[in-house]
Amino acid sequence: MATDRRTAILEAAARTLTRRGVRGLRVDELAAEAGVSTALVYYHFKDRSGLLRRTLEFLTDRARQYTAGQNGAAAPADPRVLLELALLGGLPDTPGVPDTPGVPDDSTAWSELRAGAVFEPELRAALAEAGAARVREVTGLLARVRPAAGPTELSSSAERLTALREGLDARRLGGVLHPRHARALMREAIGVEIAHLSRAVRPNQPVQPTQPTQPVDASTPPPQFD
Amino acid sequence: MATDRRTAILEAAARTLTRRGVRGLRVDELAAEAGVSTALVYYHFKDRSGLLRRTLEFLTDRARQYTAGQNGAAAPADPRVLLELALLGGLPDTPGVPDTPGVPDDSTAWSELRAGAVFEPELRAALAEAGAARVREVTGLLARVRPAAGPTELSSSAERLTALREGLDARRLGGVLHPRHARALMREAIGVEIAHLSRAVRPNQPVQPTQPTQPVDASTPPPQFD
DNA sequence: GTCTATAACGGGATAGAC
DNA sequence: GTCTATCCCGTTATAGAC
Repeated sequence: MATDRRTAILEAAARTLTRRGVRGLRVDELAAEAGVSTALVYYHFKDRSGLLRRTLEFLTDRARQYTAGQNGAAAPADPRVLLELALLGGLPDTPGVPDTPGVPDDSTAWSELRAGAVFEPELRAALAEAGAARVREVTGLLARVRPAAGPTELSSSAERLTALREGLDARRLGGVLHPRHARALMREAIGVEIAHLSRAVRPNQPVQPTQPTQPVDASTPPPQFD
Repeated sequence: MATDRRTAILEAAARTLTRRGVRGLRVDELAAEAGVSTALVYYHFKDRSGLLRRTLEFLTDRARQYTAGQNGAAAPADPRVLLELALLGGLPDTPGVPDTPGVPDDSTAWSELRAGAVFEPELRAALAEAGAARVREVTGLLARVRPAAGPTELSSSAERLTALREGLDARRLGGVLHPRHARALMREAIGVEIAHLSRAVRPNQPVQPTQPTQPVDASTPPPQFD
């Protein structure tokens, strides 16, 4: 599978990241998993955080690869189906086990990297790019489902859907939310956002204003939500 | 402020957690911050993960306290405003600085604890309870805004909104999303969900089906989204 | 490029006095 | 209950041979 050792290390890093998280990632454990010495890891990646950064890029490439393969062969499918596949894909019933054989489940690794980026600024750039790519992908699919919607509304919806997906992932991986329920909530959210985009171009139904009218930064003390 | 040392340690732990994260939390650093010795920390909290668990409970109490104070004095406000305060509160323009003086910003700490729970199962129970409490709070407020909506729809909307808030927090804290934009997206999401709840009880507007019709577990290979 | 061996150190945890 | 002092283990990272 891995042509050279460098790639083998990155694959092992991705697996170990899923299994132990950023915090639990031990260089010697991943080296053993890759079948190499720890020294070789440092030779190729300078230090631990360099390895982490490269692993993130490796996962980005892998994600792109599967997404591309998806849009290729069985191409002209219903955009709504593609959208659901894009947002529900990798939401397995049992964490660690991919919902489709052959496609690795990297959601744990991504979740960890996102959390790790809060205190490791050198991860941010790569993470931001990966996040932006996903938003672009979802925006594009939404545009195919609702061509009449404006670009701002489309990208806002895409941002909400991807952020929701990430929030659901965190809850699910933390054992707080059942995977099936996460899936159901995500699927509903897609419907809700699509309905919203429909209304956005047909203003003849004055249901509820999307933008709230009253300011929020009132002088009343806000609750400590988080 | 802190009547006894134990509380002082917990307050220091919360602050240090915000500043360094779960991974970066050093027992001696927090002890110094609390003005006590490391030994005393171990005396009161057995070990590091015990301290983490108690800190989570401490933060839960603190959140409840502020939420309660909110619903108290200036009570009978517009439920929509209360809802926005509940979901937008603690979304400051600059992380670490509370959007309201006197109310500590614990969003970083919560985000860290959620991520930490993935690989520290002993945190899960307390975390799940805190999450459920927030969902209940939001469900209650939504019910006041849309009394005609069914309980299932209300709690699903609440779950989506809280999970979205958490996802936005993660992105914002990772430096990937501008705080103002996070706020705007969250505010819009509230409008979108309320509109959805309105439609749920007025089926005379056949806009778009909330529940998608086609199954997702097709045999086509899904993309590797995450 | 890859290994073995080891240096160097950070930080969790405890012993024992007060 | 609280402190000082210290142990000691796990982990990162490097030196140097092949």
